[in-house]
Order: sequence, then C-alpha cells, then structure tokens
Amino acid sequence: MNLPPLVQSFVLHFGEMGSRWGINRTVGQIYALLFVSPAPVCAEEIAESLGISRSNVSMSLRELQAWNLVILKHKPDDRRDFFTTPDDVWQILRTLAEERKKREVDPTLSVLREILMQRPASDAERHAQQRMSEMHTLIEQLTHWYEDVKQLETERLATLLSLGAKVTKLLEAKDRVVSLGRSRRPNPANKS
Amino acid sequence: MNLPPLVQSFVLHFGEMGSRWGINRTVGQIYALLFVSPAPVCAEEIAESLGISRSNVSMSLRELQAWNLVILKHKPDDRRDFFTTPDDVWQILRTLAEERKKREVDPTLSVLREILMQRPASDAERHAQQRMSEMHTLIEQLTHWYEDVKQLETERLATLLSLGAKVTKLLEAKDRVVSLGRSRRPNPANKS
DNA sequence: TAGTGATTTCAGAAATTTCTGAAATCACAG
DNA sequence: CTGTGATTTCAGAAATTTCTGAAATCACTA
Repeated sequence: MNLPPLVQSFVLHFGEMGSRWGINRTVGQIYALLFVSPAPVCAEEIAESLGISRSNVSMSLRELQAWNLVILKHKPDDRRDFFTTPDDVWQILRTLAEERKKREVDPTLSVLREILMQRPASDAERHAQQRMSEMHTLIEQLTHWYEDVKQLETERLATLLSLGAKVTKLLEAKDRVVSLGRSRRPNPANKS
Repeated sequence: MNLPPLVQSFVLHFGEMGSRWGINRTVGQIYALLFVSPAPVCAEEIAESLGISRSNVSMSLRELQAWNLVILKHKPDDRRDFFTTPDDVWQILRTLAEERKKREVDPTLSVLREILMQRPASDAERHAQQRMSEMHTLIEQLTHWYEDVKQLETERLATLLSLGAKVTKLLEAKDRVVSLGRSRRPNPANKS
C-alpha cells in the first residue's frame, strides 16, 4: 500500500471497521479510498494503491455497486471505468440507511410476520409468539418513523437533528395549547 | 436442533442474520432462543436445544454478556447460571444502540479527529482532510442527536417516533408564531 | 482436604470467507 | 473478422473465523 500517510490511516481504519459491519476489509478500504480521492479512480489504480489483486478489486467494486455506494464515471477517449462516491455525505447516509434496512430489517420483519400468522401448538409456542409480536411491533414503529423522515429535505432533517430532544418541549407546548382549547385551562399532567 | 417449529424458524433466522451484522451465527441463535423462552435457560439446555457444544455456548454467552444483552439469573439450591434477555424490548433497543455506537461509531470518530489534527503535506491530503471533515461533522451531528434522545423516557420516545415527520409541522407552526411575534405577520418563506 | 459438578480455557480441527492468477468474456477499432 | 486492452469469472489457495473436546479452573460441600 502506497498512499499519503493521512489517507492511509483512514483507509486502514475503514478496512478494520468493515469487518465489524457485514462488509469485508477490502470493500471498506476501497470505499474509504474513493471517498477521499479528489477525482474518480480506475480499478487498476485502486489495486495498485491498496496492494491487492485486480480481480479482488473487481469483485469488491461489484459489491459496492450492489450497495449503491459508488458512482461510475467515464473520461472521453478512455474505455476504462472510473469510480467515485457521491459528494453529498447526507446522500451517502441515506443510501446506507436504505440498504441496511433492506438487508437487515426487512427480512426480519417478513420472517416475523410469517411466524406470527401460524397457529401456536403449545404454551411454549404461544409465549414465543407473544415475544415476537412485541419485537415486530417495535420494528414496525421504527421503520414507519424512518420511512417518514427519510422523505424530508436534507435541510429540514438537519434542523430536526440539531433540535434533538428539544422537540419534546414543542410537544409539551402543543399539549398545553390543545388542552387549553379544550378546558380553557392548561393541564400539566396531560402527557399524550 | 430440537425445538418447536415456530421457535426454530425464529432461531435459524437470527442465526443467518447474525452474520450480516458483526455477530456470529451461534451468538445470534442463542440470543433468539433466550428472547422467546418463557423462563431463564441454563447453558446445558442451550447446547442441547441448538445442538452445539457446551464450550461454544460458554464462549457465545460471554460474547452476549459483553454486549449487555443477557441477564444472569439463579435458582435457589442450584449452582448453575440461568440466562434471559430483558423483558422490555425498548430497553433491548437502547442497549443495542449504545453498544453498536460504542463499537462502530466512537472508534471512527476518534480516528477522524486524530487525522484532522494533522497537518496536510500535499494537495491530496488537503482534499482528503476536507472530505473527512464533512464526514466527521455529519457523524457528530448524528451522535449528538442520539445522546439527546436516548435520555427521553420510553413513552415520550414512542410519541416522538409515532409523530415521525409530522414534527416538522410543529416546527413550521412555531416558526409562524415566532415570526409573527417579530414582524406582526407570518412569513412562510422562513425555514430556519 | 478431597470430591463433585458446573464452567471456562485453549489448541487444534472444521468451516467459512476472502483473495488470487489464469482463463474467459466483452467492447470496441482497424 | 481480428487484435487489443479492459473487465469479469471462477477454481482453488490462503487467511480468518468458528467450533469442539479435553484439560484446567472454580465454587462449593462433606
């Protein structure tokens, strides 16, 4: 591997991190490299920079493409493919969230739904279904929220993010207004 | 493996899923088993139910304990350890979030910070730092938000969740009130 | 202190994943 | 069509991870 030291640290870290996610070392490293490169990079150069085989690069890029995490570019009069990542980090975040949901959450939801359709044949199964149903409900709540907020423009999303828990203050304010409208008096005990 | 069919599907699914996360098959299966079991289970029984070696169970339970995902119980006059998961799925979610942050996000943040401290020695490094700084900013925003909302009581969190993007409606309402206060007229273009 | 059963450790076996080089395929130019 | 270079495929090699059984440790009792 022959990279500026500062880039190398980043690339190596992403390699290690890669394995903590489902992704593997090489895929992580390639992604990191593309992310910090000032211009699109061709496969040959990736192989050289990271000191890995050309075929490994090919397969890893395929993986990254399956994740929608890289963009293909072309130069005039050059048949080779060049690769980059999207410029906008928010866009990257959205893609990542979407793909992880698709791979990690959706299959679980569908298994849960399927199991919950079945008739329990014993007390043990009845209890198991009860637990799975709790899990199912929670995951559904989370994905609904996600489907909802992912529609927001980035600017709005950022605002929401920076508010953090302070939005609950707004909710309390709203509650006061609402209960004021109903009872002509603020009711601080109202939490719904 | 000798389990009620409905439980078995669940356990097998979590096993497969486990590998898509950083966690391994056995760990996933054990967790699933504990999650749906009506009472705490001892190591021997886990090994038997899943058809794996006693020592594998021991190591996997250790892993789950490192994740704070299991609870140890004891029966009177029985030296064996029995294991369960917390009852409250929200609590499980919180633990999961916390542990994943600790393992996946925090190390990245600290690597980024470290690299950003260094002096770039070339244009390539300057550009790389610029990109890493974008990433760093985004991750910090996300973790601040997380640190903030994780403090909320579950009930409040659930409310927030079910509101989803509708909270932006509240923000707009607030904006109107605020700008009304300032200019004596609502200003619909105000987005901040 | 010796004995008993539960649990953990750990070296190596087994399984799985990742990576490579050689060959195949593909896309285009002449 | 033929040649050229880029890219992909894929069988097996290499590396890594997971799992096991045997031995060690531990906690407690008699």
